[in-house]
Amino acid sequence: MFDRQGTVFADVILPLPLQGTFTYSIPQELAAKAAAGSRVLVQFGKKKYYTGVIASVTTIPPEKPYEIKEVMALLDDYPVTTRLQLRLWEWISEYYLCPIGDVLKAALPAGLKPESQTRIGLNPAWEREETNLLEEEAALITILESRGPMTMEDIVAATDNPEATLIVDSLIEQGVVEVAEHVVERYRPKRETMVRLLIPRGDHSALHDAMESVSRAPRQEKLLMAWLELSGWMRREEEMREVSRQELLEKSGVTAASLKGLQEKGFMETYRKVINRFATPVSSVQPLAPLSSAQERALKEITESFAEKTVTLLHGVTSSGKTEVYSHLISRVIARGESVLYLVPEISLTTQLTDRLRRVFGDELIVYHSKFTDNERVDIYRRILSDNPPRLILGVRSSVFLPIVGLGLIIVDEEHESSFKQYDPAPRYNARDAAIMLASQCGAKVLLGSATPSIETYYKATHGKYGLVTLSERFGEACLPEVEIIDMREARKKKEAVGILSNRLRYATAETLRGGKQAIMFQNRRGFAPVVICRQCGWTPKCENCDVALVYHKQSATLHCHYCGFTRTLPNVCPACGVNDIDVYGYGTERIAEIFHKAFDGYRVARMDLDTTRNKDSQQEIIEEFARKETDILVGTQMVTKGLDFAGVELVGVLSADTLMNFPDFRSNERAFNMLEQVAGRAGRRGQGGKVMIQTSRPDEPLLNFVRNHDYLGFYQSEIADREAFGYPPFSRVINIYLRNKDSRKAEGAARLLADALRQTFGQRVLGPNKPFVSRVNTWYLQTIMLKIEASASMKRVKEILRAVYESLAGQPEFKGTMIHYDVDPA
DNA sequence: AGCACGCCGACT
DNA sequence: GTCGGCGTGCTC
Repeated sequence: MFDRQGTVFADVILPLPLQGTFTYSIPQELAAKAAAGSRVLVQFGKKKYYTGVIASVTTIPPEKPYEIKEVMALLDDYPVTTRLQLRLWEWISEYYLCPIGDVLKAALPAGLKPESQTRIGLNPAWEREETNLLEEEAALITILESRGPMTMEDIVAATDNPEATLIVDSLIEQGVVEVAEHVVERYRPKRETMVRLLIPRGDHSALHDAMESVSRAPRQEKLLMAWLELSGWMRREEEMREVSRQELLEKSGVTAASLKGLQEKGFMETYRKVINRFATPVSSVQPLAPLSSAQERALKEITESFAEKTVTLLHGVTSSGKTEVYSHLISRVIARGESVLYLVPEISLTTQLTDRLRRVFGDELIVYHSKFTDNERVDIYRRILSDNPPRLILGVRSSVFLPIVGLGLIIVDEEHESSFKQYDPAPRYNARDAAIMLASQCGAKVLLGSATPSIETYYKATHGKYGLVTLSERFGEACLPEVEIIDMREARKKKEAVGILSNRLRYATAETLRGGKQAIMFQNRRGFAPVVICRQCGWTPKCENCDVALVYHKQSATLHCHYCGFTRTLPNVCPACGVNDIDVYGYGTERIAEIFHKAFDGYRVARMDLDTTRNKDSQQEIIEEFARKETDILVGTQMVTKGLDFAGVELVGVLSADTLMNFPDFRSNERAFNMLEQVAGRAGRRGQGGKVMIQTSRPDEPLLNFVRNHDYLGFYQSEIADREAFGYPPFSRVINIYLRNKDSRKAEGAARLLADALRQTFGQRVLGPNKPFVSRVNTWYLQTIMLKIEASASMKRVKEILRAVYESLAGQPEFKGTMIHYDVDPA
């Protein structure tokens, strides 16, 4: 053991699902620079290298007498994450019961987390003549000679031999090849080819000669002129600017061949330059739009509320112009020199919103979402860390992890949205609640915005924990759409429906289209038909990996599992009885789109769901086409319910509200109400006369009555009474415990064991174990246990007990092979 | 998460 | 008798 006296140690967080940090020693020459929040390259285990983040630096040697490895490299001169962020990571790890390494994985863009890779390369000491090689071995050597060290996957691909491992093993044995770890840097800055003139500025005679010599090559001349123009070479009083090859060719309108010519004549040369991905020209910034008196009042109330409370809820009905209020608030915070984090659900991050904010905040705005490439995310991250960071960060869930300095305000728009809660993979955190924690740790304020606040939030806002500001007036001429509930049982009885489409909805659609207006149809299920069945024997296709029936997708003529992605073709004859009588039932968006397409000949129908928005820009394209009125009817899943703001939409149809109201958990009502209210809000956003039609076979559900009257408060009161009666949030906190095992009986056994052990301490607060709705996913059998803890109890204590109980069971044979995870405050 | 170390079946 | 299957436990 080496002398630990006087050495500096770093507790390092590694991007692995492991509890706690790992202590490394810091070499003397790095000790001065090493700081919490900086990245280090460390070896972990026998071979792998990882990028970790220093959680803390200390001179106190660790107590445990394990061997301490040295940090191999310090990757940052300045920390990439702030102290505030590290505290948030720790909070998330504790509160959501997950390893801090998982938090690190979510917090840093992949480009900042290089990992080592095992590569196989030729051993330089090996001499070819002496060995007697097999044909395949010689072939692999040839490949390695030409391509250099390769990963095992690359070798398998290059040799087209899944058994290539065996060849490699044999070559290692013979000393022909060797195995080494390479650290791969994932981040690549963006580069561009630039063009410069090889004549010093001001040397007009040299320029004259050059012009002379291209006078017979008009294209080269054009190019030269364009370069002079773009660079400002001639305008002495101006600073010269660099010219990219692309803009030069565009400006001059000639091809690269002419540039080649000038290069060959020695007048020009090209070079590569790292460029900023955000070199968007400064758009002309417009002043803020004036507020209505109602908005003005809300703004004033929010400011007053912030004087007392960290968190304030802005309860604003759809179309009340919450975004305008946010903008005014943001501009005040920026004027104070502080930053704003503006969180939105993924789906509402449309250009509609970004354009609006860009017009007002120009370059102060930066956007962060999951469709950016990894390199782009690193650039955004670095820009936020820079000396001159943008002050308004508009982003999705994971933006709470951005290293923002001087945070003054966090806005969480659509705070009720369940997509703020991450479910898979860990960390299973709620970005809204993490944002509140973050703000309270740094003295920033939080504004939660929603037309249909979550029950928990509204409860806190009406019981003094949060401030509450209400904006009940729709902005401009907008008025709330009229909602009609269509009783499908009766419609079918009276033959006033064909399949899923009632005559009422059909006529209303026809009328809307005749009036040159648009319609949105909502169906919360993708694919063509969710039920596939053999009419002879009742056979139904099931997923191989999950306990669910497969959904028929017509366009691809395949059956899909919506849980694991498994697909198979639709068989012509039933695999069970051999008869050709397979039929499909039920309605997904694909089928709804087809029905409307057939029913409204000559009108254009578009579909927006997960299947049609897989590519990077396809969602944007569908939205823009609809905005330009190139489509008349938009059929979609939840995606159509959020944040779309179209003047032309007169009618919104909900094909079936039944499936929304069927979920067997305590949030079912809340989810259904939110979704219906949101989708209804798409109708008549501007101008008057929006109409919403909800088809259902349960027209008497009280929930639908609240939707019909746009009665959030009524809904809240009925729901909060239920929650209190059954002890659900906000009167308790829920922790779901998930167990999984590849063997169904082992999963059940372990779950029973754990539930019983927990009941020793928690008694009636333990519910289950139960099989979840889908009891097998991706070949894992699932069991759940629900823990319902009084709101007043110490969560810290609860979590300590959970850990202790698990520790005491983990070693037992009944628990072998069972994986466990927690979902705290499930969405 | 990797990866190495360690105990039981189908092969030289 | 060995090669190798993946079960189990450790990684600063």
